Amino acid sequence: MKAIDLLTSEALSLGGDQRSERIANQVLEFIEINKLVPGDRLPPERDLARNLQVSRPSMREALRILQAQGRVEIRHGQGTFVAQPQTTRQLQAALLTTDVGIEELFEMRQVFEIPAAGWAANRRSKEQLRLMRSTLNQLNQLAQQELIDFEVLQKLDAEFHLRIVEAAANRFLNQSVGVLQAMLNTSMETTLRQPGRIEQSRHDHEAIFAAIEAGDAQGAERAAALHIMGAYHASGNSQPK
Amino acid sequence: MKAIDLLTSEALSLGGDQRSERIANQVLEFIEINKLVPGDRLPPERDLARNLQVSRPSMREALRILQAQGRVEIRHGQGTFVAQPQTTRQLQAALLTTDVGIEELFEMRQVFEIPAAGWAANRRSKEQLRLMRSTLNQLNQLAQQELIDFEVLQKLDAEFHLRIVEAAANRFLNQSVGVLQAMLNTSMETTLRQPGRIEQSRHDHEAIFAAIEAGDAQGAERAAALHIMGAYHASGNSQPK
DNA sequence: CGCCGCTAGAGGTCTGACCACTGGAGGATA
DNA sequence: TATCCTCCAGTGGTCAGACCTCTAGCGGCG
Repeated sequence: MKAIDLLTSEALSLGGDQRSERIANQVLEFIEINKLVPGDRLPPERDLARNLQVSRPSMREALRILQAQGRVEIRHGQGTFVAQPQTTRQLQAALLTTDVGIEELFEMRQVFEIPAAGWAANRRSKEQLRLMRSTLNQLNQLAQQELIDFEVLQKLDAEFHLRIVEAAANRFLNQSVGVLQAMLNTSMETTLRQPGRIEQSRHDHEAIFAAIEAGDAQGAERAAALHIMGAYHASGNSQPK
Repeated sequence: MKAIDLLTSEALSLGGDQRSERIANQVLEFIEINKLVPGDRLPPERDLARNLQVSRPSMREALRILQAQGRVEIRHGQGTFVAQPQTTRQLQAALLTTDVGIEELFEMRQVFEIPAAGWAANRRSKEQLRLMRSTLNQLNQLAQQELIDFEVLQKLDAEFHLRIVEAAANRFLNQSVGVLQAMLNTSMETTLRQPGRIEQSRHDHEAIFAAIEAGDAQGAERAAALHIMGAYHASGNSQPK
């Protein structure tokens, strides 16, 4: 969990030391406060700049940042508009500029998590087993509810896998998986929304846990491999390369 | 003057429809052409603007875009610098607070490089094979000399393994191995000083290359596994956990 | 020898002006 | 009356030049 916290705090980085970033955040606040929805037009640059008591060039730099982040859309001669939230298209574009594709990320899950499951089977402590069991129980409980909070579900799912990696007792692995999960977490949620995927996932998790609990390294690796391949298929892709 | 510039820029209309985006791409080209690597400093804003024949505000908007994309880092009073790729930055930030043991690093070499060898066997291009062969030849030549420059030797050794990872065509893997090698490079040199280790390493490398060249994924993985285990022993440790 | 202030050079910001694009208002025309 | 065209107000796009602020390194001074 630590790795992810590091990432988010760095990614969000609110009170930037740079004027233009601060302005960008203030513009986002403006959008929040005035309840602007995607498609709405923002006030003209000149007005925004005057209201926030900055010059127009500074405001323009801030808007460029927001544009680069996909938060606003700037149309010459028309105005600045609140952009659509991350649609699938933009998500893929983001992954492109983040310079890694979805198949590559799943390949890396295989690379990381299969050995991690094996090591965890050999090295896990009683306390770590208890934590895994606890996360699994929460996961099961959540899955039985009528209205499922997919955000929480995905967070717990990630937590379970991180607990396995922690039990593998390799800090480089631990940190790497943290970064990987942060990059994957957007696609994970959509994956879990697939009908039947939650039940399948639950079954996979139990199998992995059972093998780790029994100290069966080979079994844990096999179960982890099956789980990742299933998730990859469910995310709308065919066989990994 | 101005009219001509307008015409040409409109006629060519290379990058995006927005000036600042076009400038941003030109700055990226500049980085490419001058072979600037992460950490290098870009020319001052004023010079960049003059060279690309745009005003400083426009250049600054372009730099803000690149900053928002994480391609450059701007430091007040110092200059603008080429940034580390996102993945590398995140990994390094995550690892900075952790100190990782040598066994853990070798475990990670197994995790990374065994699958990498397998994928490389399936995906390698002719050009990539040629580069690997070239690196191997340099390595062999160096090994025959009387007085061996171990620093160069280690650099070439690392280069060979990086070429394999490149051929595996997974950018996350690529970044991860880059970070891993940076952490390993101190221990690598001492390893290669072990009597007979150079010859053994040479033999291993040839085996790995032969398998990749033949497209034999299983053979490549087996050879890579043997090589890493041998290096681990030579570095003064017993069996990996 | 070490501390401290000065300075060059880098990014940060501002002002005010003008250019370029878009869409619609309003007149000219069929 | 209906349609087309022209013009224009409003918006983003760009520019030039000036001045501020921060950082690092070079000296001078104690």
